[in-house]
Amino acid sequence: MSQVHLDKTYDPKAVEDRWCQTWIDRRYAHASLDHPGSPYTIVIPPPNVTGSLHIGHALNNSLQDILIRWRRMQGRNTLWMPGMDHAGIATQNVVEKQLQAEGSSRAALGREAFVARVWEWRARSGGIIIEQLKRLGASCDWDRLRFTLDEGLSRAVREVFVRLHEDGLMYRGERLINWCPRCLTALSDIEVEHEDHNGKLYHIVYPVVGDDTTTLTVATTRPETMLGDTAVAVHPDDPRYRHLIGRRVRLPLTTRELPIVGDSLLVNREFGTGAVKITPAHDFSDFEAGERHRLPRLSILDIHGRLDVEGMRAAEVDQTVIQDIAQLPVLKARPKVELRLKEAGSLTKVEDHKMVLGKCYRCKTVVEPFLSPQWFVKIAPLAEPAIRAVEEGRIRIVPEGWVNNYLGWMREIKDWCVSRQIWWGHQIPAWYCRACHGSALQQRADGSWIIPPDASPIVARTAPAACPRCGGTELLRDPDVLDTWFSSALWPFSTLGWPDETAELRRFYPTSTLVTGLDILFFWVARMIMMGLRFTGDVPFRDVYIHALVRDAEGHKMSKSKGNVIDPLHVMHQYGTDALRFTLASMASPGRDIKLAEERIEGYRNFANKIWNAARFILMNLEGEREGLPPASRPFADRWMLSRLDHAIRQVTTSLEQYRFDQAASQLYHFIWHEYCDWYLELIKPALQAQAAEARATRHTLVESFDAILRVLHPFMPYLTEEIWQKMPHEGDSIMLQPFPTSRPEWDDKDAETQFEVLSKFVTTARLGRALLTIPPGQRVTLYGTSTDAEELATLMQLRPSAEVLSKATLHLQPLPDWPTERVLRLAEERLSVGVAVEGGLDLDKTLGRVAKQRQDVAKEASRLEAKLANASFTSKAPGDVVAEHEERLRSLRHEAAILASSEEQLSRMGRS
RNA sequence: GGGCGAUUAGCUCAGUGGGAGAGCGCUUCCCUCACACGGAAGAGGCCACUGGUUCGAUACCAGUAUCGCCCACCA
Repeated sequence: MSQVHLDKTYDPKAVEDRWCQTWIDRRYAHASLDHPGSPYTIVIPPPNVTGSLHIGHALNNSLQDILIRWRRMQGRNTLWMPGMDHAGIATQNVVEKQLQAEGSSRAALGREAFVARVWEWRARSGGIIIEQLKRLGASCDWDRLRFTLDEGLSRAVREVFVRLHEDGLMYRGERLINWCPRCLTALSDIEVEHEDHNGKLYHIVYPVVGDDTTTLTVATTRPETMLGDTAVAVHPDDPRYRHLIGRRVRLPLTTRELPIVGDSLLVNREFGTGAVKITPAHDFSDFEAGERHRLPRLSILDIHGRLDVEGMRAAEVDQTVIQDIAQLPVLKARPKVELRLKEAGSLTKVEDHKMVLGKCYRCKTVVEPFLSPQWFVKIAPLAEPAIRAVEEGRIRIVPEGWVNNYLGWMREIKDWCVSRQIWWGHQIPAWYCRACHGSALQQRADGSWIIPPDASPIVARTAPAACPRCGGTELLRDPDVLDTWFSSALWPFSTLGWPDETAELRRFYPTSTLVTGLDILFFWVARMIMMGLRFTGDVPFRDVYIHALVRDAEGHKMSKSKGNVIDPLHVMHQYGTDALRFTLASMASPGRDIKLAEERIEGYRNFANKIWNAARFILMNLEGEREGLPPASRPFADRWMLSRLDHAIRQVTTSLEQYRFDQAASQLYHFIWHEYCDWYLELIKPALQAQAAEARATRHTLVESFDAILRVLHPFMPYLTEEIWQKMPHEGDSIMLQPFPTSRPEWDDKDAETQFEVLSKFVTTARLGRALLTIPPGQRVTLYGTSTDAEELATLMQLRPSAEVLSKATLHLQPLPDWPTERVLRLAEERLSVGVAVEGGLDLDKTLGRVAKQRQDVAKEASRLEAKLANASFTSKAPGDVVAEHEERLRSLRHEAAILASSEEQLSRMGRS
């Protein structure tokens, strides 16, 4: 017995703690510029500083770690760049909530104190996810941990901003943007989530001015915005209305007169009444129509989404109406307006209507189209090269099904609103001269300044000392910060030291693979491609691997509010990190979401334990010398297993090259459990007992093969493999640093594989026989075997000892006529015949039933094949080898059927006697 | 409204122009000196439906149904 002791069951906890820390302490994952290998770089999708590890992170980072560990073992110069995102709105919301609980607010603190408070929060409780990633085994280069608000990255942000501005791609202007009335900031188009909503369609009658008999009825879902109307539109070709174009209507509840315009883009004649009110300040399509017809934009909402109408003149609008709705949020104002319209007789119809509502992706508040001055990135000149990079294959998207998604979105992309009216983030590097703008700059009660849309910004990398135009020294900095995704877009190069031409940038950029979920393809991936191409002149990464979303067992999105989250930390604690990682890898098949149920993880926990016990077995049997022989001179079982191992290594490598983590996982699972453990370890047990050369050779193969298995498995199950590898005979400090096994042509042994097929068929058939006769597993039995194929029979004779061990039998290999037929149940597997000696206590009826059913199945299949072969068009048109295969199979089936029939006959004879 | 994907064993999913697969679950027998988180043997499926292409379709094509996802300012 070996001196190494292993518990009967694998206990991940202690192992994981120990290795996680050791790996980090020894800096195995540190990327060195001196490393001779060709670079392989991954940048982590930086988790939010507010985040804690959820199952999506676990999947995303497990896959990245598999890739990076695999490439590291292959000898590549690997860098996995870790980091965190400052997550502007999300983080600000977290701290604001805390302040609220303390009875304070961000306004009460003021900007500087508030930002200081967020930094304090980050130092104290931000970034716990980093520790969780380490526990997951993520072999990032932790020395290089980056944060999007680090000075280096902030410098990159300013640099990009200034250069975009210099190139005319960054501009400020008043546009209709998506406004979150709760976060009090603008949002980009993709930060708005659309949800179906059951709304109503209101039909409102507008009297035509100067004609008491004519009215125009418009249909709208938002009557409360009517005070912001500046026109009414009809279709220019609509015979009902076209004669009215150019005339005016009176806006109900007011004395205001609105022009009637013809607009074929805005108006759908089939919809509603065919007439539309135009509210340019509160609807995107109305905004565009307003541009076309040069209509005034009348904003009637404040930043909180409340009606801001008090300024409207009494002469124009009924003051009782104003008092009724002023300061009300839109949803509360709507019924009030509805009532007023009804009283005025202007509301003719209200019908149910399905519509979509835009909601803030951070807080789910309904967003308002809102007119305000914002900064925008002119996107078309950036999108064009980004489209080409994917079209020309310089960036490969895997699975490629998402390419069209990407291209479609890119081709319709609109300018990117990048300014946010929050405090946590990269403040925009733009200043305004007080002297130049004079009274146009107004100060609010809270001290903040209102910068008019047409103000002239001074954009600079650092705060300018004086206004370049007038020399004025009183400069106000733009209060807005940039969209969080702006700094994320620079991540692949900003983390490597850009804008400086660093050695890191030269060595590790472009990065190799980006691993990400579909949910941030547009938010992040597309923008990285645009920015990378523009500012480094090269793609930011070669491959984009898009993995699925993890859903719960019912297929629903996991969310805290639904209570259906699977907490990866809990799973790691209960089943082990390796089990979780392996599960996630095994389910990462392309193009499909992952429905994760906890039972699945249990299965792979068992797999980990199986490997643990295989190691136990091996370690128990290592006493004595080991002798490495050339593969061809090794015992049969060794030759067969090495051939299969070589096959598995090739398979796993190919799968990983294709990002088929699922395939790689199942190939490993199948090889290790069902070939290595079930067959190989059973086959060699007798050899290990022997004190012969065979034992020495087998012990050597055992160590050699298991070492290779651990190494192939290591990227998937790092902890278990490290722990076992350390206990096995080994050279080196860590399995992490060992070479990934490569295919060994001398291991490939087709003869051994063919021989094994014969052996396994015999053993399986023998076991079936034992089961048919209900012979207990412990009981030895006498078997007879033969084959119609001479080669098969020779193999069986050669492997007789193995066959006897695996089927727990004494085996006689003799031709069928020589079998003692009265006491032997005959079974067949194609050419092979196996006879099981019948020794009393036989449940004849049961056995007969089973045999009869099997014979019927075989006969049915044979007749199906027969019919097919009788079909002339098949035999004449099908390829010759296909036909030959069918014929061969039919012969086998007939043989089998005959033998089963004779077994059946024999059994019934026994029943009669 | 547009686009994409799915539909295969009780569940979760692979897969291929020529004999239906895996894991989990289930049944039976076994605590055999690595492992009961185990071993052995099983049961279970008109591969969603309808047409077409083909000697041959679960696979390729078209349509239908159901489900899901992404995109979208028809008021």
